[in-house]
Amino acid sequence: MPELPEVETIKRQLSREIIGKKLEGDKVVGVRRRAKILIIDFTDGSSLIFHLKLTGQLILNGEASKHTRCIFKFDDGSNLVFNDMRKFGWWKKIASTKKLEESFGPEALEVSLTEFKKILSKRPKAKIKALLMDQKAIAGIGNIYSDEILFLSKVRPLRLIVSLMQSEVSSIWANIGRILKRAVKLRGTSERSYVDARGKKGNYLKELKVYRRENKKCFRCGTLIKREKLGSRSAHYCPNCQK
DNA sequence: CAATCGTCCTGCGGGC
DNA sequence: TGCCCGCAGGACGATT
Repeated sequence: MPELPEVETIKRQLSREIIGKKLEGDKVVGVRRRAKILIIDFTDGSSLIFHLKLTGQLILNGEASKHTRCIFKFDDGSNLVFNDMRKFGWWKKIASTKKLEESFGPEALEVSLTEFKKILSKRPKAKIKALLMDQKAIAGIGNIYSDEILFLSKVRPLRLIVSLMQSEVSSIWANIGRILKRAVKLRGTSERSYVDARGKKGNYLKELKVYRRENKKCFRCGTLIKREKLGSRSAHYCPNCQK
């Protein structure tokens, strides 16, 4: 599922390739990411925005398949193929991204420890994993990376924020940066259908410690990884390492 | 304020 | 072998 590292990877690849090209008469002046949204900016101030949701793909000069929803053609003959097997993803042209940008909390890779503590203090009764995945609180983290961040921080996903010690909060904050940066470096996690803008899989899958590892041995202590429901989602954790 | 449920969708794995 | 069932989940709106 494309989260911050996956969308960031696509953003970086696209910005190298499509800036200066024209799409339906408008010249591309920039490619950005906000939360899990990919933004293509045009000369006239408008933007084309995408949410890949669970199975969306954006592939440069990709080949059309039965999952192809749209093909965007540039003036130089190159194109951008939007595939989405599950059809949850979407795209739209908007005149301004102002409202969109304001609808999200601070970027996960830009939030300071002080800011992070302030965000947590406003939601004492929320579960920590739910907050990490709440785009209005912190933007960019989804199910996979929230599990991984909490494993590294030795904190159970269902812990209430009010119960967290300051040392745990600091650890979670540090690991948000650590894990997301490492995942960007490895071009994301291809757990399901994710591929980058060149159609290649990301390499973070082999670094996953808990996500989708239910009943497998914890790499740290050997205890079997557990899975618990958090709303409609799964939270994976080591019942021994994580308190 | 927090949690839950329904909604969108379809490939895939489990069970028989 | 093949078929059916239900799970997986990001985000949003309505409800409790």
